[in-house]
Amino acid sequence: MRSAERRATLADVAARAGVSKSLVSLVMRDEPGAGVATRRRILEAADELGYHPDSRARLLRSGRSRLLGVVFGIQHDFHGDLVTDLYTAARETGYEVALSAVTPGRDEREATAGLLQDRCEALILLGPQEPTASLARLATRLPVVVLARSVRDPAVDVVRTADAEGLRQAVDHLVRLGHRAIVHIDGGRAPGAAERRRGYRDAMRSHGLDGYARIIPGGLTEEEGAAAARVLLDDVPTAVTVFNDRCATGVLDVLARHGRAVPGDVSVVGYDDSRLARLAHVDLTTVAQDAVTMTRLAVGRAIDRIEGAAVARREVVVPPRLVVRGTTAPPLH
Amino acid sequence: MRSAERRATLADVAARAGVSKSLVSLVMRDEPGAGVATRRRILEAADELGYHPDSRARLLRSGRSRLLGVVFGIQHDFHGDLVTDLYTAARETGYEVALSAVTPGRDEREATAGLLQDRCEALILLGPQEPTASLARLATRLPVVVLARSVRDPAVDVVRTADAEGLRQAVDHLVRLGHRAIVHIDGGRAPGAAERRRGYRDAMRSHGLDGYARIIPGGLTEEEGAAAARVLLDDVPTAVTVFNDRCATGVLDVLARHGRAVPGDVSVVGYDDSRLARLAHVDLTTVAQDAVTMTRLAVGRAIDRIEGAAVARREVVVPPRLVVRGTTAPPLH
DNA sequence: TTGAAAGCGCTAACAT
DNA sequence: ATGTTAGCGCTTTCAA
Repeated sequence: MRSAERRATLADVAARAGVSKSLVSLVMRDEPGAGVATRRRILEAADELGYHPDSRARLLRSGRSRLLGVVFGIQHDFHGDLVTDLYTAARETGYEVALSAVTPGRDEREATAGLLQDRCEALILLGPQEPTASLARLATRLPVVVLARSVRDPAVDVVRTADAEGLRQAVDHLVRLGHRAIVHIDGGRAPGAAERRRGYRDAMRSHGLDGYARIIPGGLTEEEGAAAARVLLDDVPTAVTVFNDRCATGVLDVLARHGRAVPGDVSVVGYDDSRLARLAHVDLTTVAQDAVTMTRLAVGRAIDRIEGAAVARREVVVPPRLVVRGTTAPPLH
Repeated sequence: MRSAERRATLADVAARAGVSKSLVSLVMRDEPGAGVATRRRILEAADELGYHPDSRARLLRSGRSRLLGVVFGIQHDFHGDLVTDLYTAARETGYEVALSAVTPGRDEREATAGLLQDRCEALILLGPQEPTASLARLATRLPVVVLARSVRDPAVDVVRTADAEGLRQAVDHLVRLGHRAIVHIDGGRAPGAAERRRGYRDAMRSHGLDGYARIIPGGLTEEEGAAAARVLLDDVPTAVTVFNDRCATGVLDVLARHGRAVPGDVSVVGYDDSRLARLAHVDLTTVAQDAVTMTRLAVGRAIDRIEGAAVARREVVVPPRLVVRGTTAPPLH
């Protein structure tokens, strides 16, 4: 039942209203420069024909797409949270979000290429794994804002959480509860992992707990969290800080299966405050990244670059905030 | 440090390679009709200039977008799996996937509207919640393929799993192991829930276990699974079939926390065979939806409709397959 | 206030 | 195998 007729074009409207295309163009864009009567006649004609401007042609001619390309990992819950907030942040800006997913069968290069082809005017990359050099090269072509990862290159903008500070807050919280044997399950080479490790080490040292500091190789998946937890079972600490919530989920699961009560026997702190952590039955104490602020900053920064506004700092660091929930408690002695 | 130079166009590549625009156009689209050497030279020139075709101009000229719009829920792991396979399925077809996410702040209507504005030629909707009437109306404007939900309307194509059959397989498996007290935690009003309930009831009946049949209200989130599991704790069956893997995860979690061993005390079967189920530490027995086949069919169907090919059946039902993993075992007596 | 004409970057039909 | 030409639907000079 699809209507077979061609869509109306600007020329059709012009013909029907008995004016030139330019006039119609003006009126459709609400620009001044057309007589009141003419304007009315044109709007009428457009309405009668059910005319809607073709945005592609419009963009082609004006040389702009008003598109913000977003590359995200479809497997990452926290990226889902960020995407959610990016849509919101872009809503009133006059720019639109174009999504491109990284999947097990589609790497970042491919995801990025698609967006480039759509002539996005800037790219927002969520925790990209590509080497700095690639990102820098990309940034020679269009503004690039990296979210939730640190990149030391003058060409790319960065909006990230003060990750070291986040781990410090986690450790402080645990120490305040009375913990000393606090382990960190890290994120390996994942974005942010190095800084979180550093934050953990510094915090332990500043509490005079160097002797207890212990880092277990983890990762960013449940899988890797579970494996790390199994290592832990031989020599259980009273508290664990984990690279992210997803990984912490794996840790919690293994602990539960081996009869270790959380937080009774072991306290656990995650990172991200992703959807996972907020689930009532998980109720994970975690370091919240301020997704709303970060995405707003990222969108704002991207647009500033597009429009050539002066930008003060390449890197914006957003403070994290510890969210205390049910997986932390004083150690039993 | 962004190079101030204009973005490379097809004409630039042509100039650099010393050939005409048409030749470049051919080569970029991988069409036959260019010599091997020329082709190489053109590709080189394109690479050196960092050339990417402008999809808007392409669309404008050819009157087509070759875009397949995909609407998915960013919170649903299984949708993530489907999106992954959709990219793969579309890879060699000459069509591209355009993603639009449903988030807590962005409903299906909005997600769909974005895709329409992008002039997608067909829509693939993953488990849409919109009423049939809305979907039917949409289908008057362009081909619509609904994935993983049943829709009884002659205007929309459907590719889905034989959900009743899936639950039958789950129950059969459990009965074969010796279970009788088998409970179903359902999906409420979620897509597929009604049919899975029916499959469960029929299977129980066919085994003469009507007396044991019991359905607990669940849902499609971990949250709802956890709540349902808590209800179960008062009167624990020996086995549970759950609406989907995500919900089953909540069930497993609550059982573990209350000291119920899986599969020792209770066997659990999920649905979807999503990433969650395959995690080594979860190792969930589940009913696999054949995502690869379903996505291939959905893409094929969408393209058939676009290109006006004859389509035999509106609805394609793909058989499910029980994947036995570690959460099911004979009951202890 | 209005219109004519020249493209934006590309593809397609038609040469050669 | 390669080049020429004419637009797609719109915006944007520039003239009238």
